[in-house]
Amino acid sequence: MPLTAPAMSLRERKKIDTFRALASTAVKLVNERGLDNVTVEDISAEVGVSPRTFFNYFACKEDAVVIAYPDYAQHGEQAAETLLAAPPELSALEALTSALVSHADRIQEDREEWLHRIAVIEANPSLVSRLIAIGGESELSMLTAIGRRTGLDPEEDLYPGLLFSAVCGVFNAAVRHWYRLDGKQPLEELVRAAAAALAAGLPDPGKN
Amino acid sequence: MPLTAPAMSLRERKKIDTFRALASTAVKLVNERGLDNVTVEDISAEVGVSPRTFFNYFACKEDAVVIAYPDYAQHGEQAAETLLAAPPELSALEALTSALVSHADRIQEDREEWLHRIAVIEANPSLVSRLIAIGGESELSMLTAIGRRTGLDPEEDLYPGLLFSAVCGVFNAAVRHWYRLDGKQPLEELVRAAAAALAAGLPDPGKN
DNA sequence: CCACCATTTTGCACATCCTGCAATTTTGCA
DNA sequence: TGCAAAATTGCAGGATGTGCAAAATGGTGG
Repeated sequence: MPLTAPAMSLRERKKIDTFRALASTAVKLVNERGLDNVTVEDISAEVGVSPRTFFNYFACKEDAVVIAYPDYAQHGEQAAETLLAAPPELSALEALTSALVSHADRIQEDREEWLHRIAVIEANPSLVSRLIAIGGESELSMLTAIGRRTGLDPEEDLYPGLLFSAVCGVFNAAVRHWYRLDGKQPLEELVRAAAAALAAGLPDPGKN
Repeated sequence: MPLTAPAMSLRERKKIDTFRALASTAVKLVNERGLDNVTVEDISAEVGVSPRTFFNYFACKEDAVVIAYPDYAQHGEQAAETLLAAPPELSALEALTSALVSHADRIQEDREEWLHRIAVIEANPSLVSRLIAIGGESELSMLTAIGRRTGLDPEEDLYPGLLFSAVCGVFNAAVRHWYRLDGKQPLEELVRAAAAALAAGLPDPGKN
């Protein structure tokens, strides 16, 4: 368990364990039977907690499949910090790209689990929505950060939202392609390639 | 009712009317009370149909807010056709942009309703997910069309998915910005501007 | 080891969501 | 009018999700 820091009370460790157990069990069961044939009761029973406890950790069944770690809520702010910490000579797109790359690294670290998770998501499209919703929660901090770097007000100017949406889309495409390649090509490479194509204005590859 | 063609049986017209009534009532009520304080029963009662009938039209409450027209399912294929029909000298990005613009026109036609709908969606972020999911249903036909234009297999090559995701994100950003401007600037202009920025590689505006 | 407080888990009640099925009503057409 | 297709409806029932209060458990100090 690379996530459980040593200086942690038993209580907190148990909480994290329960979270991870619920999340991975959800992925496992949904992978075996399909989303509709798995109930919250099934997942809870497999982990050994009451269904009520499940809802103390996740707002809905889908979240258990989609949310990998208990600290997911902070990911947005972490990415925003990464963005602001990038060398000032980089353009906003370049800085954002570097933030994406470190995000990719974290996914790569839990390669197996993520490949599994993406498989389940691809097989159950309704989960995509949930995933987007989660990502959307980090939107505010990201837009603020982009606004700071570019000196533009995200409320007033089209550019920050434009950049963010485009980059999210590109990252998403890279991850899905990574999955289609069974994770054999490093996600970082794919993300870099995708970002490079974006920076080049998505030129028609046939016109080369 | 601009959508009800004259050569249509009473049956079909009533179906469309019911659909539109449910959709617009859903938007209205959710706008007034918030998503959580509106039940399917409320919406059905206001329209004058049974709750069971509601579910004959929509898979879930959210869909009634998000899906504007009964033929939404065909939009993906229509867009794909538009894409293939675009002049062959255009790049894939340019062709896709022109498809987006005609999509923008359709939204512009029902300006009021859409502004209302977007307001509700912005106020209830969980709806965004649903919206994305709907858009995702058109993904396959779009990817196929992009693959045809570029001569690339969407399964094998990163580019088609990349282009599609980026363009969707950009369109999304343009629509939201349109909403923030109260629809005062033509959506078409915003979409064109956004697509132009994308084609230019999203250069940092500060570096001008 | 015990006692005490904070946190977590749990059971229970309850509203809502959503589906399948069979009965009923409505529409289209001859 | 009368028949066939299609739409609406009620009902039964499983599943989701929330609030609340009781019970179990971890942390801490005596």
